[in-house]
Amino acid sequence: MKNRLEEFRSQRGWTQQELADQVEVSRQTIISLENGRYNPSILLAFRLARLFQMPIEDLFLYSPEEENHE
Amino acid sequence: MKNRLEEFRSQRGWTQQELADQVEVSRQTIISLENGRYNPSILLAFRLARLFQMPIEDLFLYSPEEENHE
DNA sequence: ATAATATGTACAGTTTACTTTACATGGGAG
DNA sequence: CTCCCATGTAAAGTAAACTGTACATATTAT
Repeated sequence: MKNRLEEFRSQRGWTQQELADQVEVSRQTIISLENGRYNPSILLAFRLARLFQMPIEDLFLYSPEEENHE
Repeated sequence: MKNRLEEFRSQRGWTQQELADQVEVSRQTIISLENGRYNPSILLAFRLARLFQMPIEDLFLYSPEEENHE
């Protein structure tokens, strides 16, 4: 799933470590999210959306077509 | 995390199995979500929100106070 | 040059979401 | 009463999210 994490983080002048600290995950987790290695848990998604003050849907861009796992 | 799954499901007259089929998970998963055994993945949350035609935030009720894992 | 900072990769380990199967219970409908 | 259906629990297994550590590289500052 695509996301706009890096965009909003650097918009605010934050490092990956600073973002990680604010939502209480490791720096590795932020890197993996930004680089699309995996999707956040819903709890982390809520924390990030809250931090950036926007709905989850604005931060994480869901598209059903990406979900073809037959 | 609290959610309103059962409420919206029975509002529509659906069984757990019918809901499970529509979002392509097992019935066990729906039971576990409804009974608060665990939280959905963000992908499943998106699928459910889409099905019920509402934002994730309306279906799954996040409260930071529940998250005290020090 | 070298020291510090920011980003990235790799890998092994833990936790949790989700599956499958099997079985229990309670409420209608015949 | 018995059959069916919806809901629930339990347990073992897999997949994916997340952690910690260690190392590489590029940029900037001293």
